[in-house]
Amino acid sequence: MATARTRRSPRRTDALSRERIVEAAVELLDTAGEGGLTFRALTERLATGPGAIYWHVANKDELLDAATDAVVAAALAAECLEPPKPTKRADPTKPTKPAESPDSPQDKIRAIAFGLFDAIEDHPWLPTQLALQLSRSPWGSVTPRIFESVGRQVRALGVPEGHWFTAASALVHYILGAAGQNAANNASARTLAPGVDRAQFLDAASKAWQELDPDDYPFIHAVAAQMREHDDREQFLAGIDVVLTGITALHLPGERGRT
Amino acid sequence: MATARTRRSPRRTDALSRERIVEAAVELLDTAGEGGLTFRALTERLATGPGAIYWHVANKDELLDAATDAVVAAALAAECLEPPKPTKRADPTKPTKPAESPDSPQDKIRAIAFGLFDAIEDHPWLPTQLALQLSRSPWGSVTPRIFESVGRQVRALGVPEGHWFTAASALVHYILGAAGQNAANNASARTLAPGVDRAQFLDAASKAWQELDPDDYPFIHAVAAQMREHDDREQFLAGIDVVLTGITALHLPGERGRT
DNA sequence: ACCTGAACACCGTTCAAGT
DNA sequence: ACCTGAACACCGTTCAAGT
Repeated sequence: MATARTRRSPRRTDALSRERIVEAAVELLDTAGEGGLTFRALTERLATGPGAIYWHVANKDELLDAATDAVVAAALAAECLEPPKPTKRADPTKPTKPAESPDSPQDKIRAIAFGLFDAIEDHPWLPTQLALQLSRSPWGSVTPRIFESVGRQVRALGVPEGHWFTAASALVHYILGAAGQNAANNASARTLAPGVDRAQFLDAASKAWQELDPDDYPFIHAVAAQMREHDDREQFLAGIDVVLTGITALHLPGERGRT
Repeated sequence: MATARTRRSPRRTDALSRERIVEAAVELLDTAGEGGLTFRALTERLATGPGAIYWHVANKDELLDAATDAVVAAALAAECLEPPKPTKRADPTKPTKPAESPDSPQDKIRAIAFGLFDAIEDHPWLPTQLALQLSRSPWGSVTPRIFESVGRQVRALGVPEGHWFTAASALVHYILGAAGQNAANNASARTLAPGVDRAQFLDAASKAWQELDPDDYPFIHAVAAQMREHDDREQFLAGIDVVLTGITALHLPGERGRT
């Protein structure tokens, strides 16, 4: 239409670049959701035509891959510097295993996991795009990145080489699966009722579970209450500990595998 | 164009129905891939107009959800009847823990997992659609189904009620994550070179890993050989055992928790 | 109640043309 | 080398009209 639109960006002075395009794509995904990333929206935001974008990027899939990769790389880089954030409400009734040094491989794995967890919280489109990229090129840029970060700690844990692949896979798969589920919850809570907070959403979801036929879904029925009360990060951490314990029990020679 | 196309289906005699539409959608996804499911392709296959489909189905998302749900439900139903298939090549060097009854909860969990594993192998689009459905409605039809199947066995395992949610979540997340990764591999092997078999694909992928900079990716570099030799199902099973062991060690009161 | 099919708005992508 | 923007093919969805 011919409406004189307030020009969002003043005429572009700096040159276009792949980096700037990817950056704009991430912003669009964050603010407008997965459906909001459009070449038309992108051209408007960058004040160009579609052809300019295609000069720097082969197609939309490549752009999405680049956006995913950028966000994951940033998350993994950040978590290497910061110490792992403690769970919001410290629970003194559950003492963690005491015999771990502050920067044990276990702690670093938790840090990596929470790094991804947080990134997914900031960018709810991440899990879906990860799945899509996986189906396009399974050993593309992102998988190796995550695998490498986790794998190093598996190694540091003392797992013998023959079990590296198994142990790292188990961890990566759990982390991505759990973080994805969580992102879905958050996104859904936002979408269904923008004003509503997480607690109310979990309440509603729990109620929905309780309304399932108890004959067909006895377990879900029984566990609905737990799912209402659960704290995301606590739950996420508990799952990581399950996998870590399994790895330790199955793959570590003695009680303490560090050389 | 006006080419007189050989009409695939003779004039439809039976009435349209939601079931028939979902069935056709699954077939299209299987044969033509995720991009192949189109309302136009669907109308041609069903010999109708788009309006007819919209009478039975609200929109494409709902159709995809229904297709996903149908396939998952079938997989979970099938695995409840059949005994778990043994790994193709039995490995007598690795004795499984002997003290498990033939239909132990552990075995049933493995059966469920392999049921989903096989379903994903037949329908490579499943993981992506599961992720998409998750992001649309996290507690939609599919998640409760899988959660229920796995959860019952967690219960049978003797896990105390307070840990049900954690234990079931860990299993479900691992299963979906690992099966998804695998589906991606298969799909990619098919796409990149239709005539090539899995071994050759893994070979190529492994080589790609070995070509990554060893300074940036020391772990990946070291583990590339393992990934070439790995057997999917064996690997998948090993991961499940890691999670099961972790659950047993962390959440089971004694050594054997069954009452 | 169930189906038809033309029409609409929108999308990814291309390409001849400019600088 | 880098960018412009009109044009193309295709898609999900709608809706007045039929039976």
